[in-house]
Amino acid sequence: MTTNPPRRRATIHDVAKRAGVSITTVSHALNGKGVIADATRKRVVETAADLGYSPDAIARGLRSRRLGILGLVIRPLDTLGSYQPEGVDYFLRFAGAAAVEALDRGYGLALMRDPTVGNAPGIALAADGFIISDPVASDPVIELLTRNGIAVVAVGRDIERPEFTAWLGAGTHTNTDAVIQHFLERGATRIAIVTGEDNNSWNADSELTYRAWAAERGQTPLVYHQDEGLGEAGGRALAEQLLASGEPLPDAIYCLTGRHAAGMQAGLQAAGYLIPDDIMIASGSDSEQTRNSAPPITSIDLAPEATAKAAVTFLVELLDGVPDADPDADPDGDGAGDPVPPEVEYRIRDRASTRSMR
Amino acid sequence: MTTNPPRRRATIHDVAKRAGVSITTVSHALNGKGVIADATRKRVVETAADLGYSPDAIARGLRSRRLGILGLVIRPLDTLGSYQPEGVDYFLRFAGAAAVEALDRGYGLALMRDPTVGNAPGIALAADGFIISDPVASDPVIELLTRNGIAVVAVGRDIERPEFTAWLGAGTHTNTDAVIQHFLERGATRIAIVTGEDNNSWNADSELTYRAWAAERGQTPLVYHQDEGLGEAGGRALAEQLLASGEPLPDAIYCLTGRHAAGMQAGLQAAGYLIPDDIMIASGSDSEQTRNSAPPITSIDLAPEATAKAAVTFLVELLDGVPDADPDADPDGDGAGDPVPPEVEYRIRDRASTRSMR
DNA sequence: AAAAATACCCAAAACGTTTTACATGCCGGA
DNA sequence: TCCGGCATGTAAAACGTTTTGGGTATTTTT
Repeated sequence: MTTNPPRRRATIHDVAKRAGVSITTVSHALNGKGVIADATRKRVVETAADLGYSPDAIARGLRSRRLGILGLVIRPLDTLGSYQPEGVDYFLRFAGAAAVEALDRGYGLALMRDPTVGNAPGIALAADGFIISDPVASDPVIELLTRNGIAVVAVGRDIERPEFTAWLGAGTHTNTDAVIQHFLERGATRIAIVTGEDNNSWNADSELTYRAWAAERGQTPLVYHQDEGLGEAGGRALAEQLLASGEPLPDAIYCLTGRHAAGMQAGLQAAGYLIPDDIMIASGSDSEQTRNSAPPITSIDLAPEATAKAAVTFLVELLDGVPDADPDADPDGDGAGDPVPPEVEYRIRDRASTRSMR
Repeated sequence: MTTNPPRRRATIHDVAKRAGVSITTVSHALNGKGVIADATRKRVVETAADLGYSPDAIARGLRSRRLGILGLVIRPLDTLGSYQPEGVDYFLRFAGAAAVEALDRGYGLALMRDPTVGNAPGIALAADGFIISDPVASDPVIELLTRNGIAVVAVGRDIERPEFTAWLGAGTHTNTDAVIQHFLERGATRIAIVTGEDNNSWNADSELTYRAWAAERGQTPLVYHQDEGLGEAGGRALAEQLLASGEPLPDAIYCLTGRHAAGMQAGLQAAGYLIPDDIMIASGSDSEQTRNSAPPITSIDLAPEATAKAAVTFLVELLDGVPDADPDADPDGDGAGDPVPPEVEYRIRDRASTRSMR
């Protein structure tokens, strides 16, 4: 075989026997719980070290009902059905950063697929809490988890579950306004938006904000949708559709996904249009495609690292309680301060696909 | 509070009571184990469904000694100490793909930091098996895990632990030869190599292969090292160092990391050299930097997705046994076929940083 | 010197499963 | 009528912890 001789792990019993005490004493000594003579504690600790003992996380989890694992479900990947490298930039960075932050807080982070489909790997319900990125409307995952009493924090709201408030925003409203403002400052008069088709708050709220602006301004809203999974090809297809429609073209297009934006830009350029002179392009999500298109595409930096960090922080506070909560202020008397979703700063990356302000 | 009323999960006892049978019968009925009257089984299954019962993964894990979680430790990130997006392309893609593959095989995948430092989040030793990417020499993580009887699969070998054979290669030897060959075919006469400083097999074996070639060819080896963490700046610094040395410049440089390659190229260009005309550049790891430099840099596509998939497959076979193993061929009589590391195909991405063959 | 307090330690229960080994009732065969 | 066998079901142990509720010396107080 390839593996080394699998030696049995030392248990608390082994330590107890070797140190000549009861397992209770070992547990207490190691966890600093009971009241124990210093000499005994020292002896136990040393024996434990000798034996290389570390408490079994599973057994401990069974007693304490916490495993030390955070689950992460990225909904768009469920619908996309693939972790193709192109375009999922954001999610991979999000997952990596979430893992690191979880680790720093003493949790492991397990990436999981939609636990409601197929035979959920039971382990799903064993995680201490979940982060769910971009839930869809009335998300069944949130349903399943809350029904089982598992803490959930969402990134992006569940647009049909207003009572679920444990979410932190991706700044969708602000970001959309910022992009529109950006276009307007640069002389745009006819702004269009391209959202994806997933039924999540990023798509919905972006469109909502856009429509609100259009209504206020009295402009006919120009809203297009495209399957996220189609990527750049989808953006290009949309460009052709736009050109073929005979309608007057927009002079600024806001594509939520970076791949749509890159495809749209390429499609328009192929038809002889100049970016940004004829038409400006911006993306709602910075990605390799927006950074490396020609010209590079102005994008919202969704700050996946900061968002992940905030989400983990929020969830851990939900689980462990807010560390420095004011003990006097505890309105619901549940002994735990109510954590409030951290805010994340987003920035617009000003690139050549929108006119310079000079 | 933000969470829903945390309802207690139904246990096997609840099901047993409701169905009027013992918990043994419930367990058997649900797992298809014992011999039970069809009517009883049906009744049990139905009540279980009614109650929304699903066995607790932790309790089950305690009995069966398997949790359904695979651990992933990416060593270079431990030493790098950061999940910064730049340059870790490969690892994020690796982690994402590994997670998906694990999920497909009924496991969750938990990303973890070096479990030997600090107070390892006990959960580390609770994972069923581990994938460890790019172990360092005599890697303490492999040591810790095997000592505790936990299955480990490495990507890249432990260069000072020949008895550890459960690793799959990143094709380092072949890849290095391929790049050298690529350079030679394009007229290079003076080839240099730049490795990183981590003490892993990627660095070591690349250098070894290169030196072997140089020795055979009778060329003085031109070997440089640079801290991986320095990224593009490190590559640029090395370029300046090369220029300042007064030695005749190489006409082809193989940088293992994409960031070093990009920095090296930029540094040489800044000094007025033309790529590829004066000097050719290639990278041992395709990344955003190599794809998007000007000119784009010829690179080995390390196929992180395929490698991750192979690693997970290998590990799962180690844990569960090879599904379709020939029962007659079982030399060690341990009832489990010995899985053999899957092979992964790597390709060289031929780009403008090396001369065209026209 | 007896009672009360203190310091230290431990047995056993509990967490929710799976599995082993045995109990019960019924049938057919002798 | 008795017995072996079969079909069905169950009690209890085990997994490795943490925690509860004492228990036993030893010391202090009266």
